[in-house]
Amino acid sequence: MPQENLAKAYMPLEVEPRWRARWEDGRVFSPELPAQGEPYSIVIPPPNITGNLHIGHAFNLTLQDVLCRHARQQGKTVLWVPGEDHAGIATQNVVERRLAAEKKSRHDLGREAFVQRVWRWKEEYGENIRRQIKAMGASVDWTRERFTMDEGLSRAVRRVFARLYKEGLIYKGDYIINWCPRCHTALADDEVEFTPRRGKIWHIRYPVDGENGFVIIATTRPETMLGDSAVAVHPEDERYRRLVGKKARLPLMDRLIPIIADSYVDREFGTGALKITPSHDPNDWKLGFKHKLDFIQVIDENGRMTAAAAAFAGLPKAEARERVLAELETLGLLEQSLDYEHNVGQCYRCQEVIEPHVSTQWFVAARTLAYKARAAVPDKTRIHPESWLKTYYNWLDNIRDWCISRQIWWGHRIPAWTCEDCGKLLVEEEAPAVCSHCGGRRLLQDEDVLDTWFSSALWPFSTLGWPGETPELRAFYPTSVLVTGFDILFFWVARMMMLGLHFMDEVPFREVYIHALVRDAEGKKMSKTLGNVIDPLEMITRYGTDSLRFTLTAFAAMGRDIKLSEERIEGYRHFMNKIWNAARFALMNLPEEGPVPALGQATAQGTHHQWILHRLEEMKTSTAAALREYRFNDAAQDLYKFVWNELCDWYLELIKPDMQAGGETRAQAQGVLLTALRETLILLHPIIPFVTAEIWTALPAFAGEKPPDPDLAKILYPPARPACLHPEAASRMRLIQAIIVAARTIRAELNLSPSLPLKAIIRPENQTKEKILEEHRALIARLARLESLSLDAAAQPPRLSASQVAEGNEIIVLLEGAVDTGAERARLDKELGKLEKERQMLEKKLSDRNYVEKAPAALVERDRQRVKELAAAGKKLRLVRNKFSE
RNA sequence: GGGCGGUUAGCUCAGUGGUAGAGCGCCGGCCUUACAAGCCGGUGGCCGCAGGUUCAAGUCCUGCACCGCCCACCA
Repeated sequence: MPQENLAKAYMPLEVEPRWRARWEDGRVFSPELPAQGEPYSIVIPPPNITGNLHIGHAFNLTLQDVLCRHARQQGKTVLWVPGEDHAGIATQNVVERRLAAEKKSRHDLGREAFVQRVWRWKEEYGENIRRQIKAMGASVDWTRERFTMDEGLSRAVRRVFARLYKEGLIYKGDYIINWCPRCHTALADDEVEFTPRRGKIWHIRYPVDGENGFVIIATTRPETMLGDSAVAVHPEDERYRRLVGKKARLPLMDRLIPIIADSYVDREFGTGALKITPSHDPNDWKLGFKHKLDFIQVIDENGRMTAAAAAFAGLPKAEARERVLAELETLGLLEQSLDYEHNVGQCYRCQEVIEPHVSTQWFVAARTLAYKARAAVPDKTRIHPESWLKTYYNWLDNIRDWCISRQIWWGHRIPAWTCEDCGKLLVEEEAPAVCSHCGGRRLLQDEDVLDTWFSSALWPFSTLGWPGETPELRAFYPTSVLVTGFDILFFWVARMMMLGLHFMDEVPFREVYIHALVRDAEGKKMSKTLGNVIDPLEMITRYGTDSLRFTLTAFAAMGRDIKLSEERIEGYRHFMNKIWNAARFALMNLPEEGPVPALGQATAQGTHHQWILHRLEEMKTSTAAALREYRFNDAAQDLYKFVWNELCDWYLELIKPDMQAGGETRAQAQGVLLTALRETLILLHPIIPFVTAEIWTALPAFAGEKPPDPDLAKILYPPARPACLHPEAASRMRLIQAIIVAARTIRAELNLSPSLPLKAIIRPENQTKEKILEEHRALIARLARLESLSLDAAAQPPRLSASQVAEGNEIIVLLEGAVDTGAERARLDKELGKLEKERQMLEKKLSDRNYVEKAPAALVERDRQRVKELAAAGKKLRLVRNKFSE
């Protein structure tokens, strides 16, 4: 859709919808198999279906999209798989909250109806997520979208479960797990959040059997003492040594429990004596086995005291605590109670206090699987930035078996059946019709579902069609890179490594790029309750998708946090407009259809053309290198500077006279301009696809060229043009720029109106520079807004003139009109001060014999040269200044 | 308790041993026919503190202070 005119300002809301529609419906991003080019693949970290995408997703999507679009430019066959995660507990909780508003519970509906209800919810919110991924411009392949609970992935889950079970890597057993009494389910260790809470710690006297004395223990949870089966002290603790081997009489229960010694006990903490409750504390659980203690469960899964709690049976645990304390007080066994702040485990989904609870659960033998996952890094999978290596190793080295069963309804139901006739446990990929042991038909499926992360752990191969042997799996596994935040390095990345290696015998991704988390302007985590969320859709509406994407890309380097504020996005919107207007300028100066003379492999004549082409070559190399090394910020910021400070501020200004000149001069400028603009758009496109694609369609073709594809997303990266590398042109350009800036500075600092015509003389430093400056005399005059400019090595500055030295050349601006001589004298003094300061610094350095002898010779020579320059410049300026003092 | 970051301009942050950078802000001047979402010029830093290595340290090493994150969960 080439258009005659671009609007005066860039209007993203008018441009973006067209490209969105084209990119999501045209199957532009659906690779054909078998792959023509080198395969490149990414699987999306699937967003939860629980709500809206937040700015963190926008960031994550942007980086992946930059990589995918860039890979396509390199001619690779790119697959980016989109999808969503069913997010078991989180989603169930959301739907349950909705039901609660209708004064219903999931139990009112029953399992089947409830799950149906969640599916409906998923359909609604899944669409919401899709819309937002599309809004970001993400170049995913929608024909290959997956959901963690779709049929194919569910089959993969069952296959993995059944195989791991048969290999002995999944087992069922009693264990003390984290129990959420509200969600009524087990939680994995990393699903528990610890937050400091003010509470109390009580010192309680346990009478020593057969003596008058006591052993005093300290506890924050007195109600659990009803289930105590020992008291432990440190084996080298002199205070208690004589008590080890004796028994204590457990108050309230009148039970004799052994006093044991174990180096686990911290002598410094509390009283140095520890009550052991194997059924209600994870550490005591271990000691319980080690010392063959009794396991007495006194709190049930609803948080009530069991029959084992004798007189306290049936009480809620909080009430039991009160009663226990009251009775101890009465008995005179409560030594003291102290205020105490300690960490309390809470459910990461509902914030309920976690109860350590013994129950029968399913586990993955993670310790066995961790070995390969550890060994594969960094040789088979590289982690960027490398600083995360240690964290990754540390976690795998200390991994514990992974509790994967959850007592909720929304999720993959565990493929295990118990035969009611013979009691045998059957684990199968597909539901068995009869018991393989006794032929019985009464089979009862396990009620539990799997931890959400179990299916997520298979994502890199399950989304590609495993267990089928699909062309996708063949072409795209292992995936090229995983892009994710560090917050799920353990939840997700390490587990994908473990299961990917086990089932595919190959790592799930060649590289992992771990990016920062986006926080608000104060560095706080964005959360709905704090009300500090920045909604990506809102930003897109306000500033355009490209502005948001560019902002996020430019900030990608930051260590662990990005503090994002709306002003930054607004700031980068100006950049989009700048690009837009540069294009408008180009279109005004390019013929609508050819012939724009093609540049071909050659460079152009003229310093400014050679310079911009040289810089363009450098940008092509550096941008590709930056993206290859995941230096997103370098790519974005270098492009920003190039486009704004070089292409727009200088080059477009420099060719204005060429365009007016017409003829061959104009034609050549057109050729270079179109080349530079086209290739710059290609470099920018992975970061800001919309504005670049829109401009692309408006550009004319070169003479004799078959017009390029109108969709910039299909255009390849520009090949290097070695003939255009031209460092000498770049250095000539620096000289010209320095002279122009010097003239402008004089004008500005003397408060001379830009419209005031001025005359100037340049005293060139040497003949080489004289020649360059002479060649570009008209150009310099134009950009410095000089009425006339001459070169004269022997010129004597008249009394009323202002002067500045640039790269050794003195530019003298004649001040015939009324000029404030005081202001000029002040300006010169300031200038001289600067020169003098630098000269002194260098001379001090050069007078240091160590420096002269040990530093690289080139460096010393450079400094000496600079001192000479400074001295010459100072001399010239002083001459002028003295005239002003007369 | 273990580990990892951070501390650089008013703000947010880059910075690869060799004269300290960007964006935004601020000051002054401009509607100079691509862009006022703009142009030109300028101001602004004991690079957290103290040692050390080096001819040379914001950059490497040691210690300290403060801020933050992750892991562990000590009754």
